[in-house]
Amino acid sequence: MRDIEKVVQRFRDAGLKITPQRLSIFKLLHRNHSHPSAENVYHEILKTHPSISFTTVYKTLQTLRDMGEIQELSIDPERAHYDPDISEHVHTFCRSCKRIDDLENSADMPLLMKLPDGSQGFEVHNIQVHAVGLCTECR
Amino acid sequence: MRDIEKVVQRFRDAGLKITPQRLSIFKLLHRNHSHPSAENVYHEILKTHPSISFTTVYKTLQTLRDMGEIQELSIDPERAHYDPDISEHVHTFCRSCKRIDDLENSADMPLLMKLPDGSQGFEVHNIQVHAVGLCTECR
DNA sequence: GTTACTGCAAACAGTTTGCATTACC
DNA sequence: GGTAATGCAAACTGTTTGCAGTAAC
Repeated sequence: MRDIEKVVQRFRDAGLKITPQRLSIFKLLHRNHSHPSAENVYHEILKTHPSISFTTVYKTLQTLRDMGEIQELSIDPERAHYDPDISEHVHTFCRSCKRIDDLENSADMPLLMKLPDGSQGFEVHNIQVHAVGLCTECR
Repeated sequence: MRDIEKVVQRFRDAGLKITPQRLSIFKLLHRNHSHPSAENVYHEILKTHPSISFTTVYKTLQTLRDMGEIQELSIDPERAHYDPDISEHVHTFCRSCKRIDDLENSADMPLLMKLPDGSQGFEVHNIQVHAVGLCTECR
C-alpha cells in the first residue's frame, strides 16, 4: 500500500469518505509485512478502536483490494490474507502454523517477469508464487 | 496422480478398501487436466454413479491429497480445486470465469527449482505459481 | 442536505463431522 | 467377522449482504 496521504487522496478523488475507522485500518496496514487475515486486522484495530465492527474492516479491505492498493492472497485454504506490499515477491506458507512470510530477496528474482511469454492469449494481471512447507519453528 | 493400479495398490497396502465409488473417482482423475473442485468431481461422478454422496467424494479427495497422489490448489478464493498432476507447473487462473489451466511448457521453467535457495530454514514441500488474470475468452 | 459509511443481525457457501448402516476383504 | 467406507443430516467457519441509523463533506 502506498503512503497514507496518497491513499486518502485517492479515496477522496473517488468520492469516498475518510472515517476514523478507515484511517485506523490504513495506519495498521502501512508498512505492515505480517499478511493479516480480515479477522487479524479486526482484532488488531479493536485494541485502539473498541467499537469497530468486523463488517467495516471487511468492506474496507475489499475496497482497498479493488483499488489495487493491497493484494488478496489465496495461499491459506482456510481464509484470505491481505498483503499491503503489491510488488512481486515470493511467499512462504507454513502448513502447520499457517504463517505467511516474504521470501527474502525474492523481489529480485527475474523469473517471475518472464512468465507471460508462454501465456498464449492469457492476460496476466499478477503472478503469485508460494513456497508451501514448514517454517523453521515447526520443522 | 499415478496409474490407477498403483493407487489401488497403495490403498490396499495402507489397509484402505477399494470401493466402486473410489474407483470411479480414480478413473475420473486419471489423466485429467481440468482442475476440478470437489463439487465438479461429485457432479461428474453422479452421471455414472447416481447414488454417490458428496461426502464420499470429499473424503476420497482428502485421502488422495494426504497421500500426495493429488494436489490441492489454493488459487480460487471461493473453493479448493484438485490437480492430479503433482509435477511442478504453472497455473493460470481467470478472475472472470474462474477457469484454471496449465501454462504450456511451464514444467520446463528452471526458475521454480531455484527458489529453495533463498528460503532461510524454511522446508519447501512444493511451490505453486499462479498467473492470475483473464483468459482468452473473457478478455 | 446529500451521499456514503457503520454496525448489527441474518443469510450464504463451501467445508467438515457424527453416526448408523452397508460393504469390502 | 472385523474393519473401514458410505451417505445422510447437521454443524461449522469464513464470507457476504440488507438495512436502519449515523457521520463525512
